Amino acid sequence: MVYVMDGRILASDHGEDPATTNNRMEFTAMIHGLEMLGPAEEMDVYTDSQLVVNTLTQWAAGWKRNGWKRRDGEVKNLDLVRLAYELFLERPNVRIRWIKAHDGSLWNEYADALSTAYLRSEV
Amino acid sequence: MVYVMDGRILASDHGEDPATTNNRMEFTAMIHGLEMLGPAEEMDVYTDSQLVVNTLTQWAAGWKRNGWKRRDGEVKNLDLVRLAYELFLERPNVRIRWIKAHDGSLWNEYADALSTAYLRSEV
RNA sequence: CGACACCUGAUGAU
DNA sequence: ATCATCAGGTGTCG
Repeated sequence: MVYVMDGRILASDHGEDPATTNNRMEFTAMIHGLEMLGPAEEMDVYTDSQLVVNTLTQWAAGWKRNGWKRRDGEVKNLDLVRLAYELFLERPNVRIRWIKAHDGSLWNEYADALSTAYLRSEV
Repeated sequence: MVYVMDGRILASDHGEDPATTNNRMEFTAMIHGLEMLGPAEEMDVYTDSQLVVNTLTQWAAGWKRNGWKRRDGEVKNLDLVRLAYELFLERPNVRIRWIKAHDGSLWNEYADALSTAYLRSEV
């Protein structure tokens, strides 16, 4: 996860935690990112997890309407999903964006590419 | 690749071919090695490619059963994989063994270590 | 069926 | 130190 505001990289989560699942990690990173922000802040938040992007921008609305149930069973990681969605709703100026996963060793160039992408899309 | 029989090194492929991928090279070397052998010959064949070892001793059986498909798409280098596997099946007394890659400059000592290892494991 | 990510292991090249 | 080429497994959704 990378936090971008005004074209600058604010912070990035790049930690590794073998004690939890990858998807819980992605949601947790997103939650931390959203929590850093005030409710009116304008911010792009990039994640490489399609699961997180789709959950927040498409699926969560339907799940909430439905009593937090999926078509085929229950929603996994529901605690994190609900929390992330709440935080997301409270911050209407946040844009969640997906970006292809970086290669760990090229982190600097990756971050650079991100802020460039940000500037391009915002100008 | 190194061919060992009765504790003696018979031959070794140590060529380099930049026009093909490393993995195709490993398979090709293995095929050449198997082709030198009769169907009943007892032989150790060492390769430094874990890909080749696993393919022949574990994965190919499942792929064949499955119509030569992997879980996620198709099998790469399928031509070489199938050929090598056929040759391997026809030679039940061949043992495919993995050995850590040699340092090119230590080839003699490497071959020596191999035949020593062979003698040890066979006595 | 499709997509994305994460983990592990191995080799090759400069 | 960084590039590419290979595999198997798990977490998740439509």
